[in-house]
Amino acid sequence: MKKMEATKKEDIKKGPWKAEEDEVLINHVKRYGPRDWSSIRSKGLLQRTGKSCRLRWVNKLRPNLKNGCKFSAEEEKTVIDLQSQFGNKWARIATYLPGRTDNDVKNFWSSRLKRLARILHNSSDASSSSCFNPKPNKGKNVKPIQCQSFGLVEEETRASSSSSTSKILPYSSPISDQVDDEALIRSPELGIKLEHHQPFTFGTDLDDPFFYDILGPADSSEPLFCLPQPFFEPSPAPRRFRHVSKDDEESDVFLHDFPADMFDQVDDQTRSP
DNA sequence: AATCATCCCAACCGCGAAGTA
DNA sequence: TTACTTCGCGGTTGGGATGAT
Repeated sequence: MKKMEATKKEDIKKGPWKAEEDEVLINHVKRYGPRDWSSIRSKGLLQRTGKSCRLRWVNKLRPNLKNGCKFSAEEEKTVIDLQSQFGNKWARIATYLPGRTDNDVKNFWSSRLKRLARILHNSSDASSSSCFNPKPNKGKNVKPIQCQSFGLVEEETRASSSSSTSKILPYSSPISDQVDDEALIRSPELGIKLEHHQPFTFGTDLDDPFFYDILGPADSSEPLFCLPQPFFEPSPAPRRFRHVSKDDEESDVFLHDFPADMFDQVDDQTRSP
C-alpha cells in the first residue's frame, strides 16, 4: 500500500474536508457500507487516501456522534477509570462512551495531560520559592482545592521510555519531606519524575465536603463509581480487539483513581490569587 | 484594540496487525 | 508460506477559538 500511495502522491488531497467531499463519502458509505476506503480514490470519487476517508467517517460523519459537545463529568470519570484499566487504548475506551470517538478520548486525555504538566511545573516553581504561590487566576471559576499535590524534580528524558511500563500512582501515604523511591512518581509522557515532597498546606481537612470527591475514599479498594458497559459490541470486533495481547493485560496505571474534576480544581487553585 | 497563553479539535503520520492473492 | 494490501490505532501537530492581561 505504501508503495501505491507513494506512486501518486501528487494526486492526494490533504487538509480540511469540504462539504462536497463529505457528501461523496457519505454516499459511498450508504452504498457500500463503512469499508473499502481505498476504493474511493481508486474509483476517482475523491482524491483522498483510504485512511483519510476512514478517519473522516469515523470521527465526523458517522451517525450519532456528539460533535462539539464537551465531555460530561460522567464521561470524564469513565475515561479516567478506563485509562487506568486499559492504558492508552483509546478505541477500546471509546466503546464505553456513546457518541465519542477514539480521537475525542485521546484529545480529551492529552489536553488534561498538558494541563497537569503545566500545573505541576507551576507548582514546582511555586514550591521552590514559597510553599505555594500560584500564578494569578486566569479567570476560570475558582474553587477551593482540597487535594494534595506534587512537587517536581527534573529528570532526563528517557528516549526509550515506554508508557506501558510506567505509572503514576495516586498518592495517599503520609506526607513526608523525605524523598524516597516510593515517593517518586514517574510521568513518562512528560519526561519528568514527580516527587511528593512538598505538600501544599491546604486541603487536608477530612471534614471538607470536597475531600473525598477529589481523592476518593482513603480505602481505595472501593471503586469510585461503577463503570458502564460498552455501549456496543463491535461486530465483528475491531481486529485489534480480537486477541487480548499481553500488552493489554499489562495496562498503564496512570492517574489511577484520579477523579475527573481533580485537574480543574488543582488548576483553578494554581491560578487563584 | 493588541497581544499572549491556553484550550480544543481536525487531520496527518508511522507502525503493526489482519486479510488476501 | 510469503509478499503485498488494507485497515485500525496511537501519537503528534497545526491552526482556530477563547479568555485574560
